[in-house]
Amino acid sequence: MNPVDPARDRRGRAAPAGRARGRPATVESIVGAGRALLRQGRAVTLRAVATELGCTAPALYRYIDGAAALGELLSEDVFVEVVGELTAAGEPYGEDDPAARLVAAATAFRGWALDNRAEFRLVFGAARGGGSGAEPFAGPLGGVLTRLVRQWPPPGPEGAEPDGALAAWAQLYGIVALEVFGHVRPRLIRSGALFRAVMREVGARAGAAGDGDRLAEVSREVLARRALTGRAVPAPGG
Amino acid sequence: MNPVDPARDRRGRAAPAGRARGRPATVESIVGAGRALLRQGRAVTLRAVATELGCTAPALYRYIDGAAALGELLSEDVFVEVVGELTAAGEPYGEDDPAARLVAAATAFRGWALDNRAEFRLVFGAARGGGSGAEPFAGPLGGVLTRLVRQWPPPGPEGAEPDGALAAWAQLYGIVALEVFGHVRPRLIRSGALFRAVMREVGARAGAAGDGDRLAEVSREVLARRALTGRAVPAPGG
DNA sequence: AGTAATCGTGAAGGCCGTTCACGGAAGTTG
DNA sequence: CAACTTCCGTGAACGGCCTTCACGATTACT
Repeated sequence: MNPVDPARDRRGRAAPAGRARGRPATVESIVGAGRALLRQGRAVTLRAVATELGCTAPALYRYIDGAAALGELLSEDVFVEVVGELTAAGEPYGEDDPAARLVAAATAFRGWALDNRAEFRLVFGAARGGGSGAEPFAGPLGGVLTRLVRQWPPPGPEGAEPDGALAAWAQLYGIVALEVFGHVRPRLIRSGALFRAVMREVGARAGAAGDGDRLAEVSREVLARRALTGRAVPAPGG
Repeated sequence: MNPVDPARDRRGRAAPAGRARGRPATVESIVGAGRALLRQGRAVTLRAVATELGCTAPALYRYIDGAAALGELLSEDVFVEVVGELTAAGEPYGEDDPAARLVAAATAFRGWALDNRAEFRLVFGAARGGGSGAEPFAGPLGGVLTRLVRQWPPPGPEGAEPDGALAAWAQLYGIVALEVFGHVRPRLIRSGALFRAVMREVGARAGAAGDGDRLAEVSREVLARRALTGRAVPAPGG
């Protein structure tokens, strides 16, 4: 609803076919430019996006419903990327090994968050409503964690209560958010001690108590794979 | 360092005594006006603060080093308030009952956060550095959680490893942040199910395993006391 | 060819933070 | 008292932000 319907005109008229074909691509290019700014740590403003695209800010209003809508689009874009990375990280480990899958996804989540702090803030930071009103846009998705759990269900022991999954992700979210937001000593982040402690508990929650060594190995593997794809994260095994 | 030293002039000269007396009060009034805006959910801008005080924005620069500095002052102000509330919440329970104290403080923390979302975001939201650059100011305190643990040490079983306290607070932070930031279904927040689940684990971590009923009672008591002081929070015991 | 729709532009308004020269008020000093 | 110094708030101004608007040029359809 927030992005302009690509098949229809502002006033509800059907858009001519020849023109409509080019439009969705432009919305994509706007989001792409926004992601590029995000990646470079630059401020994501309509002007900056427009400049990146070689036009002026008002032009974006033909495709996007303002800065808040751009925030939602970016947030959605980042979210599917995260889910993709979590899924990919868990895939090497069989469905018969839920603890390994969970640890792999959690490790990937932390690695991604530390590498893409601006994106993490956008999606997992403060959402709108009751805020100080100062934020230009803020994570709009209703219940990111709810959606995350739905799309990447960390398996419990067997048919563990569904809230168990949510609680596990909540614990993981807490530790990662603290690290990304800078609320714990940097030394603690670099050492990864806090994360490893949480990892042990989450592993235990997934029914792999006492299997710490194997899960630590899984975590290392995920980090090694991330490093291969050009990403880097301070090794927690230091 | 960030606020102008009240005893000294901008250029380092000693300020006349008669004048200096009025000045610290003015810095306080600025912070007070900022907190009022925060409380009302209005945007905390220099202009708004100045208007609240009956002057113009440039006037504030005589006392405050800009918007970022105001953010730091506000953050600090809120932080000591939180520590005070946590301490007060834990006080009724004796030092021989660490689990009760921890649960009481945690319940108070959640209640405060849900009642003062803007303040929570300011202090416990994204800190500066590597951000999208859009935020006018963001929690500046180095390691809020580190400081919180230092000032409000949740006691472990006996001499549990110090990281245990940090981990417990991290778990609590995660669940509260998820709720305040709107990343879980509102129904789940209202029911308090997630928080209660976390509370059980935190209680167990503090060495009171299997004592769930008593700790739930402690939680209820804290909420009742909060309600008496004019605050309200959706009762988790619904 | 003529008409209609699309789309980018510059100008403008309103908000923000910030800097600056100015002038009035208050204090200190002779 | 008078003269001087210091403080301190102001309005103007600059740049940046989001957003709206009328306009003109380009494009597509008939």
